[in-house]
Amino acid sequence: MVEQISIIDAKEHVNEQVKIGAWLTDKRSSGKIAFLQLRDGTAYFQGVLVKSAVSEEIFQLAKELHQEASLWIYGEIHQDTRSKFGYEIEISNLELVGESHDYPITPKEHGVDFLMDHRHLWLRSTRPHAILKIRNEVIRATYQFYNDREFTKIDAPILTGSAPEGTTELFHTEYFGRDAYLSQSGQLYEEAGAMAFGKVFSFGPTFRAEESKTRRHLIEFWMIEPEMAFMHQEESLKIQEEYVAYLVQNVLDHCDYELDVLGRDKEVLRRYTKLPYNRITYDEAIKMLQKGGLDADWGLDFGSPEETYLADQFEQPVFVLNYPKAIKPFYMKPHPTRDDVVICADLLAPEGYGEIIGGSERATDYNYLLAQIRAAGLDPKEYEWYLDLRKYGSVPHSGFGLGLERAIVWICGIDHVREAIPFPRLLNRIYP
RNA sequence: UGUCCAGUAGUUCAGCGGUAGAAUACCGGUCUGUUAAACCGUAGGUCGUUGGUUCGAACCCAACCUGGACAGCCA
Repeated sequence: MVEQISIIDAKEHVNEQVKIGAWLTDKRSSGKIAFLQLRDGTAYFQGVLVKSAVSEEIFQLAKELHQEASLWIYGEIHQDTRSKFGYEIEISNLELVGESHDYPITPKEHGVDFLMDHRHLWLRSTRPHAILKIRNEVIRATYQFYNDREFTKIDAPILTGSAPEGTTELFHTEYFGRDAYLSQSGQLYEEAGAMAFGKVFSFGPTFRAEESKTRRHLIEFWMIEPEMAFMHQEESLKIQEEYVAYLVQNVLDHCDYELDVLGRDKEVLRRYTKLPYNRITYDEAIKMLQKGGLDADWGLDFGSPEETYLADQFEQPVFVLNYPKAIKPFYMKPHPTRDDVVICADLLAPEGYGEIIGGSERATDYNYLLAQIRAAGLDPKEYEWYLDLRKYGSVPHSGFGLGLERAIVWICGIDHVREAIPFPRLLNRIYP
């Protein structure tokens, strides 16, 4: 019995007979030699089939294989500089496991719509594979970061009875005869969790029924929302920048090959691992924009061009602090000396990627919060449980939310969030 | 939702008023180190839909459908 190995481990089996389960990504053959390009999900390399070294039937079988046929490959691993991977397998035998005819995705170029229609197959190609490997690394590093810091993962519900941010653009559904909505944010639940566990985070899907079709929007996306009790905004900002730098560092450490596939400049990424990140206030940001000739009036929220301009002024991500109260949600802590701003921060990523984190210190005073809920036109009865958190041992606490796909496109240097999730839900796409 | 752009072979595109084209994939053949392999050959199409203008429409006009980029909104 020969040992079954993964392609990624080939270098540990040089000159050994092995067995590999693989798919055929491409094939080049001549009369007496054939090169089978193979992938098994862990890596890509080639198998070499020499006619004189195998039976007539095996060589004939190889000639008849098509793109994405699945195979059992038997042979000997060789180190070979003529192979891009550095190693290849000299095939002595192969078994066809599953045939494949007219595989739609060819080595040539394709349009976005065509590829998205075939997303279930496109995942096999090198670029999506690299991006989703980096996504996996970001997820892995996220769990490690928070677990290393004694955070407890508290899962927020996906079905909710009220609108957390009190807006429209919620997905409506029915819950045994009552109205229900798909979660837009787990934050309020995380605040409850923080009062029970100290430091918590959620990591789950989020749904926004926004009719937006830009490179920065998904209908269904994943969000990481930490929430920390007995913590003011300044300490929260430190955790945010440490977390983001940690993500970048771990992708650099563990996804070197994937970054190469994507052509990502690693020197640029290394800049993002240096702390601290820049901090400017909203007031300063407005002045910078005006100085830059952009049309920015105090009190308005930033659009995409404004975010890009601000981020371009720095080599690293930049925090924009303390936005006007009027354009931020009801739960943010009011500024101690100013009535017009709240204690919050957005983290803007460089290179035009815009906001990847939004966070704030939370309001702690029962009466203030109740007034804010009423002022926002929300029903205080729906928020009774949330108000309870201020009734029974209210403490300073802060939290933030990071959009997973936005962080991924930025780290990968790719231009659309639809490629940062396995099966994107877009304005006009819910298939496959 | 608005503005702009685009829908022609399985795919990526050219053609822009006068018999529907290329590359690639598929199919058949040649080739012992290929890297998007090369070479020869075959086959492949209601030109997004509907209506209009015209002797004649893939091409001009209108509406609609589908997709993309940007914007708003946001993570």
